[in-house]
Amino acid sequence: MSRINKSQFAILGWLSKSHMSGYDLKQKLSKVSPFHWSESNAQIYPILKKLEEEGLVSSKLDTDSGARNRRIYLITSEGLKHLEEWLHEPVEMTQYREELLLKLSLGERLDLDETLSHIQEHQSQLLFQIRTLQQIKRHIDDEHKNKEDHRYLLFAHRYSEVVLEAKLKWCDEVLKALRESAAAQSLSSKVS
Amino acid sequence: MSRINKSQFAILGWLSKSHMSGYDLKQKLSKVSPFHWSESNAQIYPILKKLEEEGLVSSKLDTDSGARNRRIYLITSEGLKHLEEWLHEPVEMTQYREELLLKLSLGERLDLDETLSHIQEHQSQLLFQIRTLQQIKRHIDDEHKNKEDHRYLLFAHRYSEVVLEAKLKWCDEVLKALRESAAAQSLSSKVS
DNA sequence: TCGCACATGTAACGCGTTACATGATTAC
DNA sequence: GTAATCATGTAACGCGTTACATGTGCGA
Repeated sequence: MSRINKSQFAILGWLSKSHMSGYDLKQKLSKVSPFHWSESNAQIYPILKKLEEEGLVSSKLDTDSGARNRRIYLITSEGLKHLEEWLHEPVEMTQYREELLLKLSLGERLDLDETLSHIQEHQSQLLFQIRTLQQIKRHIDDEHKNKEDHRYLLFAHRYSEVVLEAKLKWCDEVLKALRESAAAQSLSSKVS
Repeated sequence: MSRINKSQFAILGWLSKSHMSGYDLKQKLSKVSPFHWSESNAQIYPILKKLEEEGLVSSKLDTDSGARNRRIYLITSEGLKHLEEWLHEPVEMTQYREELLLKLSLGERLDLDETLSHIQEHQSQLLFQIRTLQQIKRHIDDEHKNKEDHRYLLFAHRYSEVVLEAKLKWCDEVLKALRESAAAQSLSSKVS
């Protein structure tokens, strides 16, 4: 199971909620789950093609919205079945690779200032993400209110929120500890 | 920068602390950072080979410890320079792919029971990780006390801890909400 | 007419995993 | 003797990113 492509399920999943184009899928993912699931064009278009070959989705050229070359995808009953089989499977735990922690673990090879600025930069990024999270919340409420998936999208959103808050708490903790030791060091160097 | 291999820095990083074998590197990573950075044999051995070709590490067969075919790697001054250049670079933010959230966002296509059990299973995994984290703490204290990197390894450890705690908090929150709605549903079905 | 958003793709590449393969040493 | 741990690797494969490529429609 671990070697099967999960991007396809992100795609089938959204198509199970509503028919849309490759472009729409990209937009949707970046508006709803940029921090826990996004896809590039180089993934989306070939996967849609493959899914259609396998009969899991079908497509038609969009005639309504101008003469743009827009292809709308629909999930088939086969596709729905495929999606649901995967939904029943146990969830695999994510393997993380945290570059920040890799660098931090080598803190003894960096000036305290540089370590501090790595963490500060990380903190700013997290604060930016918190703000983005508010936009995501707004999007979910605007576009999914009264839909069956509303509460589930909010649960996923909440996940990112609690994790981000925890990481920010950690930044505060570590920055405080490092600054205190910096202060102690500069104090002792003045005395000596 | 984003296309350069970061596994090499995990390897160079540990070699900057102490000379060791490929096997040792694997052990070290799995004992110290299984949740934020680990490598497979299929990564470690070819990378060590490449690093040696580039003159960033050197190696010698270990003659001391029995007749085992054990190759010990040392970082060179070139390697140290390479490592430090990377340490100065800004930290890149991790892109996550959380399968749990992908499935949860499709909660409308699952029975409540199944959604609950996915989250419960996740919760058990997290609790298991919390216990592993205690072993990691012990390892860090045992093996790195009085070393320069002790505090930095503890910072990294603390990161995993606060994040895990946050995720567990989220599990509680979501399980509670889902169970309440399940109870309300079964109540109303009894009434009707 | 200029720039932006819309819209769809492909080529190249390397990273990382899975599975496989081999053999020595130690402890029971 | 046999199982576990120590120890080092390779082959195959596909996933995901980066960069590139192309063209349309619309509003300022």
